[in-house]
Amino acid sequence: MDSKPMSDQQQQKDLSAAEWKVMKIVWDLKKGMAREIYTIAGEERGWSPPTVKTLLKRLVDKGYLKTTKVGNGYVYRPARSAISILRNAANTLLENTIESATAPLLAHMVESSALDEADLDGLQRLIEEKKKSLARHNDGSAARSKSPEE
Amino acid sequence: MDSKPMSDQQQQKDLSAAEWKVMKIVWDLKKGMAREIYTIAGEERGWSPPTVKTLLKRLVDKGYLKTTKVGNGYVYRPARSAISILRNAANTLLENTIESATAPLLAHMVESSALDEADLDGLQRLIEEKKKSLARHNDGSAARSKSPEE
DNA sequence: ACCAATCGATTACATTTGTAGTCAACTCGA
DNA sequence: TCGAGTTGACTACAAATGTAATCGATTGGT
Repeated sequence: MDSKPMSDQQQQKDLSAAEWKVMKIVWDLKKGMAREIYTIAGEERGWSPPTVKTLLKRLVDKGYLKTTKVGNGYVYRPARSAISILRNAANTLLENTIESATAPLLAHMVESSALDEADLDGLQRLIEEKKKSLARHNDGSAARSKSPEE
Repeated sequence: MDSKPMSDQQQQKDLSAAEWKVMKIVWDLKKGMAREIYTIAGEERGWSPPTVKTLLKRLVDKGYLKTTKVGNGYVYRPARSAISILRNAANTLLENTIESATAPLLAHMVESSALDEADLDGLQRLIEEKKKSLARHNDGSAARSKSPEE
């Protein structure tokens, strides 16, 4: 009925806490039928099948899951990549972060994440890049703030 | 009777989106009277004073703000540090992150944050630490990369 | 001492979220 | 073919959330 020109571009309704859990299951599975999903959700969180079905429905409505008819039901699969959704959530978190807490926050996250050597190398390279870019923008003038290493 | 055994340990009710915005204002201000807070909130988000007052009330109830009576009203101030609350939010985010997205997520956050050289140095040191610890736990097998500190 | 301004408390109310029951339709195995 | 089981749609309903009005108490200024 309501053909809202509301573009499903990317910033639609946010996920609720419960919806995140279901999304995570689907992201992990890549795709799955209702049964698999609510079985896992039931084990992990004690949700009844009807509860999970409701959440699946809402996720489809919100555009986070897309479906393909198969037999009597659907195969559910993510409409958008986990990383793209996570980036949004991360941006929100950063928006809510006061300046002085940004670095400690990132430190905490790096610390408490399970990262392998390749991941860590990647981050190092990224940080090295940032430093270079900082230094570049920072040329000529007073580039001293707190490292009296001279 | 006495104090609740499960009180403000750390994991009380979560902040809602609107509540975060108010908290951020208070964290930035350090402390403030209702007027200051709802003036800023009004400018930033178009909220009416009554709306902000409701949010302040809820934040006090949830234990995120504490008050001190002053004149006709209160001075509001954070009951807990921004970083501690942010850490919780970050943990939730990480819990909702599928393994394979963790590194890209952190990369995105580092990339899009405004960090100064000292911050970047700190992160570098932290990552260096993690790598060392990884290598240590990683003995026996194919643990060769570059610094065999043994 | 009095009043206008302001504060916090209380109340309001629509929407979203968490959690689940019911049921008609469909499908698959025997 | 037929019936048991499964599926999604629809319904339900309390709690949380977003957003705000009303109002009695208090206060600071004059």
